[in-house]
Amino acid sequence: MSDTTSSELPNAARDGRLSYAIFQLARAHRGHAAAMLRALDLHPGQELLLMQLFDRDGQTQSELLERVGLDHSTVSKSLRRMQEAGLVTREPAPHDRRVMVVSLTDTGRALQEPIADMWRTLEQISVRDLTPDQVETFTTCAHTIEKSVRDHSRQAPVG
Amino acid sequence: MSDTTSSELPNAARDGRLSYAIFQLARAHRGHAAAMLRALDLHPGQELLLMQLFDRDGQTQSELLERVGLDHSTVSKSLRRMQEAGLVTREPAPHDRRVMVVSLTDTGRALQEPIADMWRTLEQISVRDLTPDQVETFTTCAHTIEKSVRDHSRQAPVG
DNA sequence: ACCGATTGTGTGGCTAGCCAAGTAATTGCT
DNA sequence: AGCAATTACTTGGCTAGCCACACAATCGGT
Repeated sequence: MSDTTSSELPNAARDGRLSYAIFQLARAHRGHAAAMLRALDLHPGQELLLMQLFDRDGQTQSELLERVGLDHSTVSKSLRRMQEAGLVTREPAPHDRRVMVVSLTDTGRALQEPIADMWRTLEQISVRDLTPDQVETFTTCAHTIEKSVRDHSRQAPVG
Repeated sequence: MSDTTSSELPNAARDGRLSYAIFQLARAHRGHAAAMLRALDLHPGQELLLMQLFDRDGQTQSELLERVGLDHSTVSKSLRRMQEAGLVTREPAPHDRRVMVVSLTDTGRALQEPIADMWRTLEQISVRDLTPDQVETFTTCAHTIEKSVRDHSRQAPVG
């Protein structure tokens, strides 16, 4: 009884099987990622910002938000909380006092391997029942779909 | 300038290409869905509850939350707002006064076709650059991955 | 019949995420 | 040089979503 539900395609999504599948998959996937992040005392989304800083420390808030693709207010608040948690520092840039330069603390940098491990674990779980070919195809299609959606959003803001 | 960014795989996700692709795809996909839902004066998530009610009106809150797979508090609050918006009614069941029976109003039911249209539109956009074979494979794999993740979450709550 | 366990909801508190409006610093145009 | 426009960020306000706690009604065992 009740295997955490899932499936059971609603009739209204009958002509949107692929889209609905993305929806359901994303929820399960994100849910499991959230659980693993909680073990690192991170909230979902924070790891994305940290990962950008792992690749290049000392980025400005604008650079970060463009790379992660979130709203500037979301990034602003998230970084404040991450600063309060001792993961990053935020200091105004000397040459332009509007700009906030975000840098990792040692505590923040220490999360680099744990976060990489989380992705590896998540990946292992995800591909468990897929063939290498399926993994390749799925990933390629995911990028294709993402591009289609983004392109469409840019051109026709609503639908 | 700035094509809403995307891509640029962070190093920490280098061994999690598929998982990271799911992440990015989900965000773009959900973002576009949210925009279309706003045109219907709906907030993301509310359409899922409505869709369950389209299939079977008069469900209890517990039935709904099991089907959509969200936390009961989320459903409780969401339904209250939907009631205030005039989309549903909530009345205690006569035989068990703990239970709340949720029913569609005419306003709520009127959204059935618009929501089905939204899924059709989202689907058209998503599959635009895929072959029918790719659509089939992708959807199947999505379900497979979802199942793997859910199974793993049940067995090993954290990691 | 009673009293503990279970079930169905509600509430408070937190973060993520969006939009809209506001502020401060820099740029740019005249 | 001065003032408007742009840029970088902050704040407020809203919903989604989770967890933890609280509460009422029902169920169950004795």
